[in-house]
Amino acid sequence: MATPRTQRSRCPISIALEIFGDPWTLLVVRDLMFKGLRTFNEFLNAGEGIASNVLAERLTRLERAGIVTRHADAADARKRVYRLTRKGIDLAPVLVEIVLWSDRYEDTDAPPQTVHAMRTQREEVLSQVQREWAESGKLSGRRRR
Amino acid sequence: MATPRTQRSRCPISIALEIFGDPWTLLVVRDLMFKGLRTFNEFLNAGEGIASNVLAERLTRLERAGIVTRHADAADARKRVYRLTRKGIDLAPVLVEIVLWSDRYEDTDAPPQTVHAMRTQREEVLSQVQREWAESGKLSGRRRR
DNA sequence: CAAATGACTTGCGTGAAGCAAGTGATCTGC
DNA sequence: GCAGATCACTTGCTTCACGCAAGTCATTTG
Repeated sequence: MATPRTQRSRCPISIALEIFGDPWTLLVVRDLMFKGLRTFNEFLNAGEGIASNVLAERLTRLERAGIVTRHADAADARKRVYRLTRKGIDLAPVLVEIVLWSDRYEDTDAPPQTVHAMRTQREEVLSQVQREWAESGKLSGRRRR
Repeated sequence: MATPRTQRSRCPISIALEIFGDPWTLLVVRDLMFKGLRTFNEFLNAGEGIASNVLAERLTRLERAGIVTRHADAADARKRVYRLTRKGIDLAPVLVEIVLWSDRYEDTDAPPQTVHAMRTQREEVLSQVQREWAESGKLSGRRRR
C-alpha cells in the first residue's frame, strides 16, 4: 500500500508522503485539477490503467484525508461526483513543480504552451486554478469547523 | 514496488511518479538536500525506519534516474558517498511545495522559521540550496552529454 | 590480528497491487 | 414497464513488493 502501517516521523515531507506517496493518488488529483474529470469511470478510463479496486481505495483515502469530497449526482443517482476541497486545490503548486521538473528532465508529452505558462507565469497559472474552482460552486464545501 | 511494470502515459506527472511515486524515494532526496546525509547508514538511521534492502534498491534506482551519484569515499574505502546531481537539486521546488502544503494542513514538527522562510522568500531559499551544492564541488558532475 | 564497521544481499512471511469477474442500484430504449 | 446497459464499486485470486532478521564481504580500527 501507499502508507506503512506505523506512523513514521512528523517531518512534513514524510507526512505528505504517507498521504500521496504512491504511484496513483496524485494522478487522481491531476485528473480532477487539470483534466476536469469527476466520476469513477472517468478516472478509471483516464488512460493510465489504474485497477478499479485500487481506485476505489484511493478515493476513500483521499476523502478521508480531506482532499476530495463525494456527492450524489443530482441528475443521475448512479453517479457520484468527486470534487477537490481547498486542501486538494492547494496541491496545485506541488503538481506544477512536478510538471516543470519532469518537463525539464524527462521525455513527456506535456503541451509546451502550458509548461511555458507554468514556468514564466507561475502565480497567474495558480490563481487561475483557484478561480476555476471558486466559480459556480465547483469548490467543495467542508473544512468548516 | 513503486513503479508499475508497464509504462503508463507520457504525462509529466505520471512519468515523475514512476520515478519517485513511493513513500521512500523523496525521503532519501530530503536527507541529501536538507539534512546533509551522505552514506547508506546515515539514510538507514535517519529515523523513518526504511528497510536496508528497500534503501539499497531506491539508491540504485535514484542513480539510474540520474538524481544521485555514488562515489567511493577517499578517506574510507568502505564508505560510498551519495550526492545529488543537478537533476536531483532541481527537485527542491517540489520538496518546498510539499513542505508548505503539509505545514498548512497537517500536524508537523517543521521548524516554523524554516517554513516561514520558504513561504515568504521562496526564491531565496531555493537559490540558497543551489549555492550550498555549487560550492566546494559538492555538486555531482555527470549530465554532460 | 580480532573485532567492529559499512554497504549491502538473502530468505522468509505478510500485505498490497494487478487482473478478471461479479453485484446491486439506477437509468435508457423500445 | 421491462430488458439490457451503465455506474460505482466489491470479491477472489495470483503475483509481486515490503518489512524484518540475519548473513556476507571488504575494509578499518584498537
